[in-house]
Formats: sequence, structure tokens, C-alpha cells
Amino acid sequence: MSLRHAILGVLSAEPMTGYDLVRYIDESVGYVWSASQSQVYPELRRMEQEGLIQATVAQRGQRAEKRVYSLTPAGEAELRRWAADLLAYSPDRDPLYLKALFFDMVPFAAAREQLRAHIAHWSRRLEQWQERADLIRARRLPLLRKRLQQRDPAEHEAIVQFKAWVIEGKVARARTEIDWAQRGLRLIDALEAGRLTAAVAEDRAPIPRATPTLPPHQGPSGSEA
Amino acid sequence: MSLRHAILGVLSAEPMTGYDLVRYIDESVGYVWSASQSQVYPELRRMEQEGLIQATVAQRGQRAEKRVYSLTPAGEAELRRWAADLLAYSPDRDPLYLKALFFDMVPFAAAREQLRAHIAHWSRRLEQWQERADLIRARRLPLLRKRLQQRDPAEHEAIVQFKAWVIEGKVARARTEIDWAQRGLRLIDALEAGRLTAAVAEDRAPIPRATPTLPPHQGPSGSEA
DNA sequence: GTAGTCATGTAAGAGGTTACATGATTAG
DNA sequence: CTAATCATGTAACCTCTTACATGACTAC
Repeated sequence: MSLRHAILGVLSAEPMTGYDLVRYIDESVGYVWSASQSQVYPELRRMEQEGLIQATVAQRGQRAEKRVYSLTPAGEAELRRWAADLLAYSPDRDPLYLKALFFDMVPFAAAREQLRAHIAHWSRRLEQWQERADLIRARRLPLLRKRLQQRDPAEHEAIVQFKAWVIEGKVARARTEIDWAQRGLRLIDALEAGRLTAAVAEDRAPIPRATPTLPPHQGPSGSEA
Repeated sequence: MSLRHAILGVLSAEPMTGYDLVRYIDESVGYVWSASQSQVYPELRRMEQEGLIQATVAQRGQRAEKRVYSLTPAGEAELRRWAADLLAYSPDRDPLYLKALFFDMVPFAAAREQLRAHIAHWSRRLEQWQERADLIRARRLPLLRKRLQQRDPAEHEAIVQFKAWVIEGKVARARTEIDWAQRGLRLIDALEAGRLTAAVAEDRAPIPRATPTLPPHQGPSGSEA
């Protein structure tokens, strides 16, 4: 049940409507926990009923209303409790790695295409996250500023450092994924050239612990580091 | 819908019962895609109805029966089709990273405990995966051997190399997670000692792109690399 | 006989996705 | 007046988890 804690986390910076919440989740916490609009509204109602948040109904224009949610003391307590609670790990499930296990059953071209898409995907994330980490350290994000305003200045450094460290963890993850995909491309090159069939057959006896030496990646597969 | 492809993947090595399948998923594909027993049986029935697999009812003992499932040609085609199909990426969702975003709200001790658990968790995985990668390269796994037996020897190298590469990708992931957690522990040490409050405040102007230099981790937090 | 393993299921519920649905407000 | 944005929801469906349930077989 992390959705509600993502919501509590955003609302702990500043009260806002469900609509704003969805947008902020998308562009702040969403880097780490995303949620769809159709999930958020019902969850807000449940949380309100349970006393974790409260809504102030505000007018907008002549006829319409909107509900601005803020944390109750119970909500803040729940956020702290959850953050300090030891996490139970759930089973690994990675569709791309599963797919890659069976790359021997597909044409080289298909495997290459998939890996280039993987590199593209994680490169985009890498840039977004890197930029975001910089913005956090520079304290340039509106929501972060709001958060700092209502916290003791003595805590500011910890707040900024923890958040930057988390996002930089995601940056590292992105680099690992890109690395892996590039090693995959080199492996495909080697297999296609028939270089491995002979090479590895020779020194089968001493089990290589790491990836066997592969020539640098080049040629039609592109996407070098 | 990756569960059925994980199942197809295992059955493509060797026909087996649902019971065996659950065990093999747990210890082979499960390193990358896990599935619970209560998921597998109904899915097998559905796949049988759709003609992807077929069951041979075999006796066991006097009264009991068991259903041994094997791939149909349609099942193998589906496995190949899926493996070659470009993957759509789903949103990021990582409960620990979400939690870590709010470590400024918990006692240092609680954050440390969580990070040590993280290191322990991924260290275990690291060892398991490393060992598994070695076994794959040495071709010592029973199921892998069965798989190789029914494939053209010219394909053997590709089969082994792809699988080893995938697992080594997981090894790299584990290292990244451990690294990140260790940087977190050092960050906590620094925050606790009050070293960062002063240090970072001084050079706020030039935005540091990477993690600021931190002293090597030591003291009560343990768990050094 | 009895404990552990082999073997196959069902049911309730949590959490998430996609699609549908509606209407007011505001900027041009 | 019209398009984009603000704002709030519902419904069907899929996947996975947890727990319950049953019973035969095998080794001791």
C-alpha cells in the first residue's frame, strides 16, 4: 500500500487538489512511484474517511467547487510510521530480462532492436533524473521550496541531501541498464560473427567468472557508450 | 501477460507437471520472473484451452493421476513471437526508493536499519545470481542440459551466452543497489556528524553535479563494501 | 502409522490499467 | 465561441497475493 504514502508524501509539502496531486505525482514522486488519475480520486476519499487527510471545499468560478486536501496529524504520523517501517521485499519481476532469456529464439535484428529501445528508454530516464537531481540540489523546485518553508532550517540539508541521493540512485540504475544492453549488443555482434562458438569452446575447462572478453561494439548495431 | 511466457519458456526445455513447473520457475526463470502456485494451475488450464500447451495424463501409483504439460507448435510460435515483440515499458514503481525520499522524517537509526537490510537483501541475490551465472556457463544445470539436448549444437553457444548475460545483468543490478545503500549510510553518518550542514552551505553557488565528496564510511553503521 | 513430498485446485481481496463519462472555467 | 485546462469521478478487467482445501504417494 504505497500509493497512499506517495500521496501523503506530496501533501506533506503543500495542500492541494486531486488534480494537482496527479500532476505533482507525475513529475516529482512519480520518478519513483507513479499513479494514475483513476486511482488517486477514490484513494483520496478513502484516506479522508480514515482521517489521514482532510478536504477544504473551495469555490472556483461561480458554480464549481474543488476539494483541497491537507494532512491531518494522523496522516503525518502515518507517513512517519511508514517511512521508518522496515520494508518487506516482493519477488523480482522484470519482463525485459525474462524476454532476453529467450533471445536465442529470435532473429538477431529483433534482439538488437529491443536492446536499442532499452538504451533509448533508460537514456531518457537518465537525463530526466540527472536534471532533477541538479534541481533538487539547487533547491529550484517549487514543491521542494514549499516543503522547506514549513520545516526547521536545521533540517533543510537533510531533506535536500536525501532526495538528491535517491534520485542519483535512479541515475545509477539507468546507467547499469544501459551498460547491460550495450554488453548485449556486443554479444549479439560476436554471436553473429561466429566468434564465440570457437573462442569459448576452447577454454571451457576454467569456468570464466566474468563476461568473457568481447571486442568493442561497432558496426550496424550503433549506440556506443 | 508475462506469466504465460515464463511458463512457455520453462516448458520449452522439457515437458512437466504444474507442480514441477512451480519449482522450476522458482529456481530458474524465477530469478527474473516469479510466480505463485495459485497462479500457475489456473493459467495452465487456460493455456491448454487456448491450444498453447497440451497435457498428457499420466498415472502415479494406483489411484492418482498427474498432468504432464508440453508445448504445442502454437505454443512455441507464441513464445518466439513474444520474445521478438518490442516491449512496452510500464511506469517505475519502487517502494524502497519512495520510502527513502522521506528518510528526513525518521530517526537515523531507522534509516540505517533499512539500508542495512537492503544491503543484506541484495547481497544474498548477488551471491545466488553469481553462482547461477557460473552454473550456466559451466552448463551444469539439469534443465539447461535438457534444453540443449533438443536444440541444434550450433545454437548451444547462443543459448548459454544469452542466459548468462541476463543473469549477469541482475548481478550488476545487485551491485548498483548495494552501492546506493552504502552511499546512503555514509550520507547518514555525515548528516549525523553535522558535517554537511556547513560544508554544502559554503559552495551552494556552483551546483555540484555529482554526489559531494563524503568521508569513507565507518563507525557504528557497519556494512562497508 | 505418520511425516514429508507430490499434486491440484478454489476464493477473497488488494492494487493497478484502460476506457468511459461529465461538466465548469479560462484564455484567446 | 471555442479550445485547452481544471476538476472529479465510475466501471470493467487483469494480475498477483494470501489463505484455505484436499488427498494420494513414499520412505521410515
